[in-house]
Amino acid sequence: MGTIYHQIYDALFQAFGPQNWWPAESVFEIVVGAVLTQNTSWSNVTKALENLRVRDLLNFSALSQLGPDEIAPLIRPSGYYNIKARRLSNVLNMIVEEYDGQLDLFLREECDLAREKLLAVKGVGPETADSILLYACEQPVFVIDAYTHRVLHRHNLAPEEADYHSLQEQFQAALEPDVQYFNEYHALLVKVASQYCKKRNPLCEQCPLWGINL
DNA sequence: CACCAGGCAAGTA
DNA sequence: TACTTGCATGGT
Repeated sequence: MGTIYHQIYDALFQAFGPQNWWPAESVFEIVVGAVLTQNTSWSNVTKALENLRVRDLLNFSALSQLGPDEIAPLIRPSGYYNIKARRLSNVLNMIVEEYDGQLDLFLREECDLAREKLLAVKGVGPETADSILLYACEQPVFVIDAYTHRVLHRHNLAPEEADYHSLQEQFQAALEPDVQYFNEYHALLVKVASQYCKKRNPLCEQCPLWGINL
């Protein structure tokens, strides 16, 4: 199918190649990273993840033993550390309560139900939930973020005021559900936008998407 | 120095 | 319902 969404993917993949997301050594690390990266650059998140890793806390059994007050100082470099410690705790508690503390059970949960459980956690919104569903649970869910919205708007494929669900439906209606494809697509959008579609210093004419639908 | 980053929830009117 | 504000560190 040669929709403009495939065309964008092809242009990005040709320009940047595989992005190898999610950058993590374990599924648990993906879940933690998904919360820590909320409105935060990934370079800051890696520092926080490293703090946990060197203390052997980057696994469910260890981290779920800690309370927010103990987690907070460890994740300081990721910013918003008090609220993120609480949010992380909320996610771990949900898995304790709903899945007997077994991450594997949650990972195998039916997609729509898993999404509901995630969204019911205070501190987990649609992007965090969908990032976990795609990159940890390996469900074919298209992740929308601020970058994605900016790129679509830049190419006249979405209005400024479009909401999360409408943008997600746009992709999912145009593309076959495919975990690896959605994985790469989201990563490529982050790559191109963070490099060429910044708020302050956009480099539109050097962007590999330059000219598409303009 | 100001501005931004792979959001989300709570407060206000 | 529709806006606005708080959360916070680290890089440019």
